Amino acid sequence: MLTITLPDGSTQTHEKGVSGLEIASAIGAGLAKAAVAIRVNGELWDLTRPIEKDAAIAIVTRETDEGREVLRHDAAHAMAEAVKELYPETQVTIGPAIENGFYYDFSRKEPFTPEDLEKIEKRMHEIVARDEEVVREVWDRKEAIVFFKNMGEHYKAEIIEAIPEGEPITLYRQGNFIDLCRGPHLPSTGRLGKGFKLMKLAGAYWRGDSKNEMLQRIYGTAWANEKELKHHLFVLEEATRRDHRRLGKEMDLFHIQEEAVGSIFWHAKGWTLYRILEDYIRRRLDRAGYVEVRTPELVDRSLWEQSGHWEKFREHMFTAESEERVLALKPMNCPGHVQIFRQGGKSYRDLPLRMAEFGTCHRNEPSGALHGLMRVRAFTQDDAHIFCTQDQITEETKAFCTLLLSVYKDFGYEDVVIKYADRPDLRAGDDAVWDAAEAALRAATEATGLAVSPNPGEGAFYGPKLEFVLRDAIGRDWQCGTLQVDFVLPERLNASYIGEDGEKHRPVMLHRAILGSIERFIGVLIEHYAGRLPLWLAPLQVVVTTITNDSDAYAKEVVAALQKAGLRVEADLRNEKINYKVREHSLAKVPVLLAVGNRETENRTVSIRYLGDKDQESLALDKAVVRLTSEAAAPDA
RNA sequence: GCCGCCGUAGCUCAGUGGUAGAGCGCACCCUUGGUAAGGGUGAGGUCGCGUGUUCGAUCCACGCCGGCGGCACCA
Repeated sequence: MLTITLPDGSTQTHEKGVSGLEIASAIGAGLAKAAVAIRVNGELWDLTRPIEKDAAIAIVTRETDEGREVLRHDAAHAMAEAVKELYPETQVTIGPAIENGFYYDFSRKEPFTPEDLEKIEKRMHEIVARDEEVVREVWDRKEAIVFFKNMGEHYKAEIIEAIPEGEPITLYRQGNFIDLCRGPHLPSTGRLGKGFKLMKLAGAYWRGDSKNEMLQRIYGTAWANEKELKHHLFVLEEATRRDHRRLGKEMDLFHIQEEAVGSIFWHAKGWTLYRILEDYIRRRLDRAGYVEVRTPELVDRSLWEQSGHWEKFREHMFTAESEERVLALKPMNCPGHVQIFRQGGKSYRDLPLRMAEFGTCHRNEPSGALHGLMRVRAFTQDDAHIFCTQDQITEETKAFCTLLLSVYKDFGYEDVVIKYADRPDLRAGDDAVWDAAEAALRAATEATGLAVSPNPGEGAFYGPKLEFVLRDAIGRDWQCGTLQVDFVLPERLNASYIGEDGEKHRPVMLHRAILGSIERFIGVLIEHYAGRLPLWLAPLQVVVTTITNDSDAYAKEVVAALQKAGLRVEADLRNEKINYKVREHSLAKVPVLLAVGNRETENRTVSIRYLGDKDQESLALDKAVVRLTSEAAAPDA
């Protein structure tokens, strides 16, 4: 007999060899039905696997994160089974559970078509209906390799060969389909249910290496039940609805065209938003003790050679030639800032020197990476470099984190994750320098008291960095801010200051940005707010519209009064019904609509309606001006 | 860059081996209407670019350019 300890600490006695499913049934039929796997002494097992020793267990049910992961993995297997039934010549490779679903990579000469996906999904539902038993088998590794090779499944054989000696080789069999898999899996395919859907088709390299064969990846989403699936599909629709490329067009903010791929044509409204952001950050930096500079965009190759960019960043740089010289468009502002630092002698009394620039950088991103405002080839950073002593790193890091979090809060982001990225493989500077830089950043980070998670190997080529990731309104993460400790560039570009001791010293450079790229940050903001920007950010804040043409003169007066108060306002005097105009301006996401008709004209009032509200309010014109001016103030004002 | 899909009016999209349509938008006319679409008339297209097949190509084939999704890359 075995003693089974449940998560609440209570114990049960069972026969030796009892299965998770049996234990769940003993507790209750509902639990047995919802069960998808069992945790045995911390390990995730199949429900059908016999338990031979006393154990602490927990039944994993489908409506939990772990349960969904098991379901997703089963969905991947069901898909592979369906594909093998429909297209037997296909080789299967790997098919893991991922966030929100699963994928499976297949090797097949013929490309799959969207119609194939429908067929495969239909077959998956049939496999669920068949309720095939899923059986776990432990195989000898050599036999398994031979077995898969004989089946023509060369990728599977390769995977087994890569499994470390000593680890058990487990295969799972369902119907006529057998797959190498760590498990666990459901007891039978019927438990998968109907909460899955195939989503899209994409290419993916074998083992993620672009030198290898391109496989065909089929993505699916899978959930505990149909209701969850529906909710997920709704969130996806929401993301589409918020897409900054669509909203950018609808709101007349910007466009991109093929003659300038990767660069933005900012329309008047978009540029207004851009300037609001830039002005805001400029104010924040001024107050935080930064100076602002401007450095050249086109710079001779020799400087990039000296900085190390020519060696480490060459493939991302655009070049031009003139009078036998090779020039490059700057991909970063840092070398330029060092040139300014080097002008005139610097003393320790000048440090920390915080040098900011809204510098336009060009990077030749691969065509496939371009994406609206989010990934472009020409962008402007809210960039700055803090030249300081090693002793000042901690204090500057703390001040920067405080500033950054305060800025994010002003934009409505409260949920910020910080990551610590250390030395990458491709880097400048020797290990001793990296040791020092990493230690300095780590100590400074600890001093801030903020929670930081590691991001190994993702540092910049010249130094380790902090990455600041904000979470938007529908739960997506965006990395915007960064702080990088650099001991390399000051050395390479020969920056120095005279210390208290009268000797020359190397300053440290802290590269830092809060918004990151202004273009990208605008994209993130648009999607976060679904286009309904807060009043202080809205390019057009107020539209004054007339009920009939009788009120045109008064409407113009209202516009003038608001403009005088510094509001961004337009008149809509068109001969259209008020319903029509309300609808149009609502769709255009104008935050405030002021309607004026005969009543308002006579009483010198306005009828005020906020975007999203159904009601309106009548207000004296002078009061409306005061109120809107105060509501439109930037949060740092 | 790689794989898949796509490219038709300003926008969203339908369609055909015999040079093309809808809705919205736009212009003009009627309507002056109190909070999410009032009515009429009209203008508007080198069907992404190139080559080929064909009597004839927007449609079929190939190449290129661009877009979308993913992979790889990445601030």
